[in-house]
Order: sequence, then structure tokens, then C-alpha cells
Amino acid sequence: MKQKACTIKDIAQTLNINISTVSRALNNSNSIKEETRKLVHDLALKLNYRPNAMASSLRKGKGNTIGLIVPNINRHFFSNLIYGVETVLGASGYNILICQSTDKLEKEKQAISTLINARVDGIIISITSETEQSGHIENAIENGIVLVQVDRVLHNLNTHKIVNNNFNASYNATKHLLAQGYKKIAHLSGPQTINIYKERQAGYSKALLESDLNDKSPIIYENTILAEKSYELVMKLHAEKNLPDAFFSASDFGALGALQALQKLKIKVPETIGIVGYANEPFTELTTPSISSIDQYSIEIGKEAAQIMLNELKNKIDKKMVKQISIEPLLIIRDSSKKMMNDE
Amino acid sequence: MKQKACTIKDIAQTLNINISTVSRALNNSNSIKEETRKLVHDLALKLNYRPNAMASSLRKGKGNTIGLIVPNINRHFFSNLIYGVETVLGASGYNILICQSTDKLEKEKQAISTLINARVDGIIISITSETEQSGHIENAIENGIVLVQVDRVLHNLNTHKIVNNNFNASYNATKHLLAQGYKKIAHLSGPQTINIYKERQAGYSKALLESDLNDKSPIIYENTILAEKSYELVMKLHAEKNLPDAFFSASDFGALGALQALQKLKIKVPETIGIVGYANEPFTELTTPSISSIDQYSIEIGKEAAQIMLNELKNKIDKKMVKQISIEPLLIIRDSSKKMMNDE
DNA sequence: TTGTAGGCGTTATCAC
DNA sequence: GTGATAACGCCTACAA
Repeated sequence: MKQKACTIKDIAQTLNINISTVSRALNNSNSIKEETRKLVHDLALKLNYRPNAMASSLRKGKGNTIGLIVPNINRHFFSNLIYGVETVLGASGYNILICQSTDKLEKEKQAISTLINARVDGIIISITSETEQSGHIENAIENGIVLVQVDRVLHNLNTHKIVNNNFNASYNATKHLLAQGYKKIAHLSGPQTINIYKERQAGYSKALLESDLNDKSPIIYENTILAEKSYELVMKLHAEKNLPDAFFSASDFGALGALQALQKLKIKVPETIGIVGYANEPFTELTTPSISSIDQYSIEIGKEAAQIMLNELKNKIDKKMVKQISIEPLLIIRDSSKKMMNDE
Repeated sequence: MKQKACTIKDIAQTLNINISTVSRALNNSNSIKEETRKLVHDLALKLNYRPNAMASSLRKGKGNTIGLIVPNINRHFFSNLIYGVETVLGASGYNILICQSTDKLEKEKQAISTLINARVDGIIISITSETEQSGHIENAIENGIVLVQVDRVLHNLNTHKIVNNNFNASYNATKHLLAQGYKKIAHLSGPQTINIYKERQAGYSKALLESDLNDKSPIIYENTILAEKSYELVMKLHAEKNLPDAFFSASDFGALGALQALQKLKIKVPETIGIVGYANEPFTELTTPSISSIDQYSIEIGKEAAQIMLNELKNKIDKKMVKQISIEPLLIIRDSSKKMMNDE
């Protein structure tokens, strides 16, 4: 089945010309006679010649490949991110090596090591929740690899970054709940080691502080971004007669769990308790009531990250000019937080 | 910033030993003195030596990389598939080059070409809906690349395949609707050029034929697997007073659109009209009523495909032994099709 | 316009 | 055990 692969040497021999002439012909060098160019191309086609990208890359010292490291490939946000990256990078002829850290620092280190060894031109990364030191990432930079951090970033690492404005989005979401008349707004939060959750919490707190509530102190429940966790929490708060009248969750899954618990308890949403989630997961518009949420433009972020990468790879000028782009997420108001509008 | 990368040659020179000794030391060859092995390893660490995978691959003639081609990276099924593939292949030290065909034949051809040039060891592919000829894929095989087809497959192409038993699943789903007492069951179908939709339609038809309905003829609406399309269809059928009393959709999105239209029309689901979807999209359990659907074990399929690939790559024996694995999807009965149970 | 030759960083095959 | 050397397939000065 497997015929020994045809190389430019084979073509050269059959045509009785030099191997370098073949190389030039195939690369459409301008210093080549049209006649020989055609001769070579025709034979290459006939012999089903396949340029060996490994050899070419080795010779040229770069492989036209970029690496992509995400915590989880199948999470909605990240699969959209990958989609965006592939769309832009693929169109520009780059190959994409994909790695999954499963949110473990050890695997992230390993992935970076692999990508360095593969001599990728660049790495687009969204770090794990365990990543606090940047040594392994700097290692890549020292090896001449262009780095772009996305969404979950290490702020003290001087690379291109493209992030969501989590602070503003959360601030706006909380202001929205206040405007709807909710008076005791709790925040369902994630690990504070991850910048995005810290920022979301900060935005929430700021909005409360700026409110004219009597009690401006934040009510924060950590580790409640999974549906089961927030479900349990709501049940517990209800038993303790300590329910807030609104939840702003740092994740749609947290919002979902809360909603399901409240429905179980026959507590009306949004009339009695309001809910806003985060990420605009596809399901948020399908629940009853639909869940207000925040869209993160995940595909666009992927495209943007890829575009920055491309620009950096093309013009190696201005090496010190690092881009930090912040995308403003969009608050999408659905039924779960429309207290006022229902009163009308 | 970018120091010139250290090579085994550098190590050899500093240590005043031969380059091949260094190579052996780094590869932990058994014919090497422990002392020199340690010497080399220590210096390698100190110099931050990075083996050049391109060079190694070129020399060895293989690159420990497999290619993955899917129509869309961010579709639930495929992102789970990728997740499964990465989990298994990553753990075995393989790199994954990811390509997206966007369901276009031309891009699929291009992706395969790229992967052949990259000298990948294998390709896992789910073909586009436009793919009817297999020339470009056979091309890969002729180049010694192991092929595994997944989900959307070209049946006449003799490669490993791992598919869902779409026929059985659809047959069972339709039988379930019949058992629930629905008497006029329509099928929302997709392009018949794609094997999976053809098979789903066939399973549906078979179940009808085996029923004791007076009218056993299938009612098939093609091109209704998107929510908007099925929504429009239901509206149209209602206007024509021609609604069936159940829909079995080849896609959850088709089911969703139908559900939304029926709710708009204040027609009760499942009491008046029953619905079953396909794919067990995350949202199906979150709608009200929740939508009965068919789980495809997408992650497991990815893992299985990767496992077959691994086995094939390890023991090159039994080259003619092609595996065709069929996974039995699972019918998940939720509220949208529980007519009987509601009557109780 | 074409040929010659050297090398990209490894590994494999000889020897010693 | 180690050393020398020739590849792997391609590209690119330099020379002709």
C-alpha cells in the first residue's frame, strides 16, 4: 500500500536536473525558466509529490504552527474560542496544535514543553486555575515563541492579552438588579485565584457600594459556580430563612442551579427572587424563565487573539509593544431578572 | 531575549564528548555509562536544552502527531469528540493537529493535504455533508497514514469506522412514541447526503412499518434540523390544519424549534403533541417541558476512535483487519414525550 | 537560469 | 561504551 514517498530528489533524477532546481521550481522562485517550472510541476503532480513539511520546517527553522492551550476543550466558551482561533489562523495557513490542561498546572507545563519542542511559532493560552507562577510560560518566550494570553490571564506576565472586562460586566449586571428593585443581592462566586472570578466579584461589590441600599455589604458565596453547589446553597439558605432576593452568579451554571432550587421550593423567579448569570450559555435563553446573562463574544475573542498573533508573527517590529485588549461583554436581560417590567 | 537554541552539538562540545553519545544519553539508551548519562542530563538541564522535535521527526520518519478533521469545532457533539480524542491521545504523548472543514469539501481536501504534508501518523475524520467521493482521503492512506472515520462516514471507504447506530436509536425512539399512543408521527430530517440522517430516517420508517397504525406511511420533512426551520414548519402545518401528533426530530434543534412553535400556539406538549429530539444537547433537559432525546456518547466515541488509532499505530500487524464499531445510543425519555405517564 | 555544496538537529550504523 | 559519519528532505548562498 504505502509506496515510498517521492521527494524532490526523485523528481530531479527522473528529469535529469539538479535537486535545487526542482526546489526552486516548486517554490515558484522567480529565477526559473517557465519551461522547467512546468516540467517539474507536472511530474510532481504525476508522482503525487508531497513536500515534507518537517524537512522544510527544520531547514527554515520554523514550522508555521501555533499551539493552543485551554483548560477544557469541550466547555462552551473554550470550544468557541478554538473555533475563532482556527477560523483566522487556518485561513492564514497556520497549523494548530491543540492541548488541554484539564485545569491542572502540571499538564499545562507539560503542554508548553511539548510546544516548545515542536518549535511552534506562537502559543495562545488560557491558564489553569492553579497557575500562579509564570516560569514555564516565560520559558516559552525565552525560546522565541510569541505568546498571547486569553481570558484567564496572568496579569504580571508581560505578553499580549485579550480579556473580557469582567469588572464592568458584573458591575452593570448588579446595577441592573438594583434598578429592578432587588435589595439583597448575593453573589455566587468562583475561585478567587482565577482573575476572572476576582474581577466579577469586584464589579459586583462596587455596584453595591455605589447603591443607596442601607446595607451595602456584599454577600458572597464562594465555590458555587456549579449547578449542584448553588442548588445546595439555595436549599440551605431557605432552610435557614436567609435567602437574598437576588442572585448574581459568576457562572450560568450557578444561576441554573439556583433557579432549579427555587422552582423546587415554589419560589417565583423573577417576582420574588431575581437571577443573573454569566457567560450566555446556550441554555440560558431556553429555561423558563429564561436566564439573564452576559455574553462574552467568545468566538470574537478567539479571532482577535489569532489576529494579534498573526500581526506579531508578520512584522517582528516593535517587540516591546504589548497589546492588552479588553472586550466589553454584553448584558442580556431576559425574564429571570425582570421584576419591574413584570409589575407594569 | 531569544538566545540561540542549545543543541546536542553544544552539549557535546562543552563536555568534550561525541554528539552521538549525547544523543544516546538523552534517549536513555542502555549502552551508556551512568556517569556520562548524568553528566549530559545535568548540563542539558542547566543549558535549558530542548530537543528539536522537527529534527527528530525528520530523522525518524514520523512525528508522533495525528490530525483531526471535523466540520465544526464548536458544535457540542464535535467539541466533545475532540475532548475524548485529546484525552486518550494526549495521554499517550501524541500531538493533535486540529482542522475544521466548516462542512465544505474544498476545505476538507485542503486539510487532508496539509496533514499529509505534515506527515501525521494518522487522521481521525468526520466528513462534510458534501463529501461523496473518497479520492482525497484515499490519498492519505496511500501515503501510509492510518485513517479512522467517526460518526459521519463514507461507508464504501475501507477504513476503521466508529459510528452511532442511528438506525436503532431512531427505531427505538419512534417505537417509544408509538407506545405512548401517538398515532401520526412526523420526522424532522436532515440532508440525505449525510449517512447519519439517512439512517435516522430509515429507523423511523421501519418502526412505523412495524406498527399497527392504519396509516403506516412516513411523514418526512427534510431540511428541518435547525430551530428556525422547524419553527416555521410547525406554524405552516398549523395554519394548514395538518399537524401530526408527534415529532421525531433528527436533531435537538429541530425539536426545540417545534417545541417553541407549539408553545407559541398554546398547544400542549406532550399531551397533544409529543416530541423526541436527537443528540442530547445540554439544553434538552432544561426546557419546559424537558425534551426527550438520544445520547450519543460523544466523548466516549472520541476516546474509542483514539484508542483504535493507538492500537493500529502500535502493532502494525493485521493491516487488513478493519474495525467497524457501532455504538448504541441511549434513548433518554423526558417530559416532552410522556403522554401515557401523564394520563396516569 | 542552473549546478554545487553545506547544513538545519537528530538518529542509526558502522567501527573501535 | 564511545566515536565518526552518513543520512532524513529540504533550502540557500555561492559559483558557474
